[in-house]
Amino acid sequence: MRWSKFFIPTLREDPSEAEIISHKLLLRAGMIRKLASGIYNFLPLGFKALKKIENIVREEMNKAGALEILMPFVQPAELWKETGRWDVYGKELLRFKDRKEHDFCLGPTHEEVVTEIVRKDVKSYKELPLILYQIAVKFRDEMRPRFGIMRAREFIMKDAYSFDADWEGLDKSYQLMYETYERIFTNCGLKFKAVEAHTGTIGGDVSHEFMVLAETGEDVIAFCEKCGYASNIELTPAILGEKYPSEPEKPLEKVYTPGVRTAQEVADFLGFPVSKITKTLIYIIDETEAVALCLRGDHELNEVKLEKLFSGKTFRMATEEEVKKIVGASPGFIGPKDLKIKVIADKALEGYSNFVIGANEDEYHYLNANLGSTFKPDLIADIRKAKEGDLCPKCREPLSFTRGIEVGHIFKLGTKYSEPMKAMFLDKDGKMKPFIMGCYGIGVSRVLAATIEQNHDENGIIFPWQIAPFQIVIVYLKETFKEEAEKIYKNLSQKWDVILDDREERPGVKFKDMDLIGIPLHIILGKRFEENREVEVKIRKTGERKYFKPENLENFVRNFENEKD
RNA sequence: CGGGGCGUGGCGCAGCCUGGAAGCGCACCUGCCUUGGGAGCAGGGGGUCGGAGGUUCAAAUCCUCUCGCCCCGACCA
Repeated sequence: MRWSKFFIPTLREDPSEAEIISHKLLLRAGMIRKLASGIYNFLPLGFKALKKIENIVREEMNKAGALEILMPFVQPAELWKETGRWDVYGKELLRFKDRKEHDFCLGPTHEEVVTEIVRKDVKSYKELPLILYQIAVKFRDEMRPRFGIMRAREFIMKDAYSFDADWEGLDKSYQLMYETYERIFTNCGLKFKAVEAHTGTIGGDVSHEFMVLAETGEDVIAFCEKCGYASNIELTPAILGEKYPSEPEKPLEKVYTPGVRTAQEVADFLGFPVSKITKTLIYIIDETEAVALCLRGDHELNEVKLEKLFSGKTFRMATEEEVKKIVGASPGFIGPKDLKIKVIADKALEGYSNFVIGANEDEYHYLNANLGSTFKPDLIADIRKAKEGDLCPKCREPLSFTRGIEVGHIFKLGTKYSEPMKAMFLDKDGKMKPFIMGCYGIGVSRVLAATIEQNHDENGIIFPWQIAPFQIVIVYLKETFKEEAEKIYKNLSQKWDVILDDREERPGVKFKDMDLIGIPLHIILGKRFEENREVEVKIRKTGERKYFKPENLENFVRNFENEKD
């Protein structure tokens, strides 16, 4: 490709709409443009990168024996009503009516449709296992789209669905997909981690997320360097690493604490470490029952754990007015002593002595509260987020933490969709059975954003070789070098994605642009070429410069490609 | 949905408080010049100031409504 014939509208300045680095760079590199909130155009360069990712995904899925299909973007409401998701999916599902007033939606995911395909035409265990997948546009009407294509409303996703005759089959399909995902993200040149995850609205009980490691990731991952355990912090069991010293219980003492509300404020006011303070949160369950949740001041509540605890019931934090009505004191002065509602204490309070609690009276706290003698919780449970210092649930070594961007998520669904949709096959034993399903997603457009989030510097994007829209750029600094540049271009283009910068621009502009759009190898015909016919090769990632005779270039690139990791 | 902010040429912004001829930088076009890190000079084109209504002799500026976008929160592959 010749740069002059391509379309790369680069921007010199950061667009004001962008906050995170990948969003800024995607815009500045002329890869995407916004059409509406959470809805983007992919320009040629962005589209090319997207296709590279798609092709890696496609290749590995095909190798795993999955079959590519294409399902409709628009889906009839009837299918969603069969599984009940028409009512539970919420506003993320964009619904509309056609001219005949029939209900439809834009597909945010395709479990219903794919199950419909299979129930119509797969009749026998002999046709199983079957894995179908597509790479297609999805629409989720996010309440707050953000970060460009990282969390867009319309996005590209690879979604795959497995159908097995039994649970052992599902385990195999799941494992196959797990390994396929590892290969896909490795082939994309990404640093990532697979972690145990929360299943959310898709359902099922086992799931793993694939996280691209990046400082700016929205998710926190807890992992163990010793045994390899890794999970999304939403799920990580919190196992306290510190041992509480056994100290004699001191007498309960009421203290005046005017105007101090947060655990930190109370700690500062009383001169205790914040871990000695406990906070009590009031939650409303199913809009009928109130419970008090009691945690150490330096610990954070984990609502995903509450979901499990309250098994499917809805819950929310009580409003300030509700708290006053239920407890008789304002938030900030609530404690577990003498409450008429159920009290759930976090596990970390076990064995802890002489801590501070709210007095359930404005402007007062108690010192030296103790589990048992001061109050008896109705339940002690793990309801907090794991944090630095906690131990690995598998091997009890200290956990490490890092941030990640979720780019893939795999689930064991079981019969969650096949049962309500009556998707059955005839098994060996002559009985009709529902398919045992799994589903496997990759956010293809998000992978592009995550890649940039993980691979950039102050000058722009640094694309991994495998998904770089162009792998090599050739630039000549004098018109007289053009002929040789063309020759090199023709030669290297046969094997790699090469762009020849033939624009009538000053060198500075060209250098800035090629750094910005992240091409891994820069081939420069300049001073050295004038002097002794050597071309300069700059490696974008390291800034390293090497010099070759043109005839040795191909060899160098081949070696570079093989060593790139 | 709650809170905050912003809509002025393609991009980034000033002007608004205190009403009085729509500006700046970059980009774009022409010419000269320059050519290893987003050059310089000269000339030029391009804007219903998000939209509607109102106040006023006069509105980008003040008032009301409305639309869009961004950030924080709740939520989520």
